[in-house]
Amino acid sequence: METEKKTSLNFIEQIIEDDLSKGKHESIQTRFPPEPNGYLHIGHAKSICLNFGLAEEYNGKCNLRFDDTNPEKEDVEYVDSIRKDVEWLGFKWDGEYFASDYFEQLYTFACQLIEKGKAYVDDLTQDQFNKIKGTPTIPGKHSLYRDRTAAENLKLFQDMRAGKYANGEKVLRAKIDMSSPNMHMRDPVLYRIKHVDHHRTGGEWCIYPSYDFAHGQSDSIEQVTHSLCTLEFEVHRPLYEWLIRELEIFPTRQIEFARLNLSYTVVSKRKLLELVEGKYVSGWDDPRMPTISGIRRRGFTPQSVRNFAERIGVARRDGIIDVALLEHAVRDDLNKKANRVMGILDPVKLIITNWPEDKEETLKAINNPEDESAGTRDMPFSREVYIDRADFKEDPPSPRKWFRLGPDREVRLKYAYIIKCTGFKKGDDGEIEEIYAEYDPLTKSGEDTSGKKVKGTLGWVSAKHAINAEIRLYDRLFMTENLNDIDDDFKNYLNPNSLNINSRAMLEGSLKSANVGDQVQFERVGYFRVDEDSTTDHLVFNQTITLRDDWQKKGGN
RNA sequence: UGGCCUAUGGUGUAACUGGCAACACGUCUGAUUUUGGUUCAGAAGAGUCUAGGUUCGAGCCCUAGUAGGCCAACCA
Repeated sequence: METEKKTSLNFIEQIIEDDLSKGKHESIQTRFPPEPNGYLHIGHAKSICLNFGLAEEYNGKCNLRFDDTNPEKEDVEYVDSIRKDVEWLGFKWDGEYFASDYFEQLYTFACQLIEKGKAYVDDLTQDQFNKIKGTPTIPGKHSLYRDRTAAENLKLFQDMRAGKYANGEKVLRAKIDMSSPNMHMRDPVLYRIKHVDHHRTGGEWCIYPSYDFAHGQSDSIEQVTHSLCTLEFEVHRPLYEWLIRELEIFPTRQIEFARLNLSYTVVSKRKLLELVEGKYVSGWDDPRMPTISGIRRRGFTPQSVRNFAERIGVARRDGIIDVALLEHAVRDDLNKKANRVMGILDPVKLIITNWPEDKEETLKAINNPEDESAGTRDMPFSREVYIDRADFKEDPPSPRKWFRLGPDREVRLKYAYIIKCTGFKKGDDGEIEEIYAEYDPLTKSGEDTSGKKVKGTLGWVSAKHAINAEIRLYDRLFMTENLNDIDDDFKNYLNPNSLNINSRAMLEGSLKSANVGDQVQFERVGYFRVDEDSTTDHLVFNQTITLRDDWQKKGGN
């Protein structure tokens, strides 16, 4: 699919090809710059695919850079998970850096700005500054500390670094334009005092650069040619460029694109954190979460996420992508890769009355009709099997609409025989307890000489050989399509039925040896992945996604 | 209200920079099928936010509206 010829370029590719053809750059350098303060989600996956994908496409390089300038919120736990997630997606970064690697260099940059008279130490408290800052429509006023001399500023800044001041007592500001309609140009903070240990630099620093003074400069230091970020940073671009100009450093170009929004879910670190902390989900990797760790555990494949990212494209307009697109991407990938097995979610016993008590037969089953190299396996067949309760109806609709079993109806047990229902037993509660049928010896799969044709084919497992397992069925986490449109608490829209635990499922015995991470298709049901909660005698499967079901869609059932 | 950005079928992205709007998902038909899956064949669905303008000709250019988004953390 990498070899697929592209017919059109997205706006970023157009910029890149233009830069390359005009000789502005010989090759490109991008970067993925997460802040290690949370787990990555599907929105980050879009950015990862973009940055790494572009680098691959144009034979450039892509760094992984942790934007760790706020020690209060950041932690190594997140650094590790981020590395793991990027690797899982299948990307290799060229350089691994931390903004904190550049603290000394950044400090020097700040001093240069001070010497040029382009930055000053401000003693105003946050409140005081907020009062004179103005609003987008009202110009701000100058701080009374704005005109300190370079020498004075330099001394003060050194003292800030030396720890002579308390948190919030002073900041370093760029001296730009307090009347700019762009609030980010009204003398933005470059450095603030935080007497906090940093997860990498420890107690070395008590002043930390702000995003605006760290991100762009880090890009520049790494000679990033195209710095891709989301739309909300658009208003930062004038400042980004102002700093490059004043510092006379490598001119990285910032390009903004629309962040990913997905229907029926939230894609915001803050909200996801809320779900985790409020125990609405079991953790960052709850299979219902749109985090990379969540969808990984759920059973989405790296390839499916990358295909998805490719499909949705990249542009500058805000929108919301239908999860159906993501779901299609997984089905498409798993259809090719996942072995088929029999799994009966809601088992009911079917007794083949004309099959001898002790007789067992071994049948050949195809592992994956989409991939011949997946081979075949043996399936034991015996007198008693489980079929799904939904595959039998006491009083079924016309055979044109109902292909499955019912009194006197015939169906094929896949890979086995055609059977005819001869009766059933009902419990006091009205539940079907057993179904009786007779098999036709002439209809054995592969050597059918009966000439019979049946429309329905059922999955089954030999009762004697089947194993029980826990199946976790998932539905969308939220009931509302667009969570950005609501004005009350997003948690009010949580789907109370997003998790459904099934502990009665019976699976074919071959699954006994399944390992955590294995992915299979339960025929006619969906794709499932062995969860890490599994133990040797208790398998747990996560439903990744159901199979498409036209029949149910048309009102079947 | 000030600035910036965006506006194409239900959703997302295209349209070689002005030449009769394409692709994917979704939806609907039908065929095949020992998964009501897959695959295959086909259909419906927008005339490109509105109003002007430039032009032989505009989704692409200009102007003005309208709608939506973003910006007033010592967060990123």
